[in-house]
Amino acid sequence: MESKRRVTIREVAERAGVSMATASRALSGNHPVPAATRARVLRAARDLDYVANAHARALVGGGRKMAAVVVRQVTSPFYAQVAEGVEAEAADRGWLCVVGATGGDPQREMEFVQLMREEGARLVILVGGVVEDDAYRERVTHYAQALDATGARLVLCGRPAPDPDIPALVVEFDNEAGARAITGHLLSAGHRRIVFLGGLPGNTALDARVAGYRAALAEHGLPAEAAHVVDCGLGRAAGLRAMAELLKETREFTAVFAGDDMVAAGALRAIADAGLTVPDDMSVVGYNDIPLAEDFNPPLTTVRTPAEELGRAAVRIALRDPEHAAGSHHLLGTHIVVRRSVGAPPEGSH
Amino acid sequence: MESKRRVTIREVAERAGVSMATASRALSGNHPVPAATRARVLRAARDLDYVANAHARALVGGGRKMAAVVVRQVTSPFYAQVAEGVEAEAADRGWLCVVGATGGDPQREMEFVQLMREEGARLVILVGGVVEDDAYRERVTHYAQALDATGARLVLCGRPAPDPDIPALVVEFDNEAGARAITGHLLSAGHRRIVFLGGLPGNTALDARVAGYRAALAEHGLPAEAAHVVDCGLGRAAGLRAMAELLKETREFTAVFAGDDMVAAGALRAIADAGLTVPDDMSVVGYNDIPLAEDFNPPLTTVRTPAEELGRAAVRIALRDPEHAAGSHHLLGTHIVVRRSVGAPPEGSH
DNA sequence: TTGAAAGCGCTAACAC
DNA sequence: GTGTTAGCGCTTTCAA
Repeated sequence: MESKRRVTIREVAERAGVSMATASRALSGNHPVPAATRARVLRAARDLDYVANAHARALVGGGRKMAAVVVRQVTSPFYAQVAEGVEAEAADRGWLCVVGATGGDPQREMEFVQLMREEGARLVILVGGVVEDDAYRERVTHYAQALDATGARLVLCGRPAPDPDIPALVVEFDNEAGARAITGHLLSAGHRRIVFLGGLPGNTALDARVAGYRAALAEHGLPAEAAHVVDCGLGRAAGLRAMAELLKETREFTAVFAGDDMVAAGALRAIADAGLTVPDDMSVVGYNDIPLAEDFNPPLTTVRTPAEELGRAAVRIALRDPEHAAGSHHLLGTHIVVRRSVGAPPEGSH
Repeated sequence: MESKRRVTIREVAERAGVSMATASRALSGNHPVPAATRARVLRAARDLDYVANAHARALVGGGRKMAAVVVRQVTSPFYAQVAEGVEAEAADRGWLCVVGATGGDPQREMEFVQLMREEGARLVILVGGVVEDDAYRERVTHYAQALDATGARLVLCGRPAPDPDIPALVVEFDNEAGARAITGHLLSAGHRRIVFLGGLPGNTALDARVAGYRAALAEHGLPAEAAHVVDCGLGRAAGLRAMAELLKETREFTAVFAGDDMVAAGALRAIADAGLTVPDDMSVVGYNDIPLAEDFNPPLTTVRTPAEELGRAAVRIALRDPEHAAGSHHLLGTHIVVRRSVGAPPEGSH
């Protein structure tokens, strides 16, 4: 058990026959040290398999920069991609990246942010839509101020800042525009009775998509009553269940706009189970263009939200010109990718 | 800029009118402190929004435990699930979990492990098959010894220990058994000419699947020449390309066993592009049962490897009975999930 | 160029 | 019970 101690710089210094200070300087290379001594120190470090103690280093100020991404779950393809983007951009800059999963629980989110404060993270990125209630506003305001008080940055990805004046930065997709565009795509194909499947009242991301959907309907001269949104929330299981129920109740629609691709996956399955075929009997579109959306049956027409780029942008923007960034709001564009899940409405459906 | 300093326990102590030691004791609660003083300290900490400095704490010994998972990429559904399992199990124990992505580059893997040593991770989990060459053996032996020297644990998930005596623990699925079972499933359906798509010679995970495939063939009395493995490696793109080429060359097979579900996704697409339908013209099976495998066209028959459980098991086993665990080898079971991508071989295919 | 020494924020002995 | 003190391993003045 004597051996369970890490090799310290003191041992390296002794072996190299120099002082700790010199060893430190040789190792970090930020201070001139004669090549010969330097080599001796490096050699000793290698022989001993020395690794610096990051905590000691952090304590004295020269610590490694750390970024944290917080998502609901890493197994969601969309969140995974965002996390990968953050990870990649952080790695490019030599930063360490920690990812935390909350399962959607505000409590766990708070604990994780707290933890990151303790660990001295310089950048905390919260990802994903939320219901924007008072509790949310209070929580985020607190995060922002606490983080800012120590010079750390907070970025909100796909969720709103409670107040434009708090020291946080938001980066998100233009959900309303994306939803408007894909609804327009359905409308252009001739559909008039389109249901939006996957509403989540209060959730900022979904509300924006619903708004875009309504706007597109209105632009095409449809009355407000033409909108039909089913608030089943997100996830494959929710989409499957809601779609199945809807098909039992009514067939008074020819297309479905799913809140995201996972909902679309569930809807597709429910439609097939009902003996209908897509797109002949029913058209379906999704949102996010996750990898594998093209492997659905049929390949899914959806709106592409470059998730990895969202992650990269979050760190890039936060780290560039920090003073100016605070309070700023960045909107990333999206576009439709057309595959095979949209067709003309079936004959006689009007 | 004066404000960019964190509040320390000294300030909390001053505000509560006690010494730092008392404040520390009240905060961590591991030492009896009168309720009244304790309350004053807690109050002061809350007023100041104090968070302990994890680095200082770690330095003095009482640091937070940290686990690290290292995967190729978080966007792979399989790896994401493993990471989620590790994260969940770590969180359950109050540990922090860091995930690192290497992109399959040994160099980045080494850097990341080094980093984790600096950060004082107590548990490092390396996930995914590898080609087991001398460089690999040397690398892993070094990780194991270095980690062990400080009492940290190394677990290898789905990759071999270079030597049973090194202080590392391996947890993996029984790839050979899984492959044998699903090949048997194809055989039972009447297929005799089955190609294995996605070999990666030297990769331990794939080699085991190929071995299981060959074993099943042999068990059914087929000659060794009946085996046909295409070494195209993993990933959807590889599967797509290899399958397309194969179909151009020959149709002398009625089923394909894809190295994993992503390869299967590519293969399915290539088969459809060639005007064939699954399973009428061709049967396809995959490996891993990723979420969404049931949304493929058609829903994929595959072998389920409980990935999240693999991640959880890795930390559970590593943390339980540590002395005994080192050097042990754990095999997790898998099973087939039957969906709709397997049928009888087409008429006259014999 | 190098060494001695101070100190980062915290906890754990060790007094009182 | 509570305060004082001594470090944890490192970097960085400050002298020499």
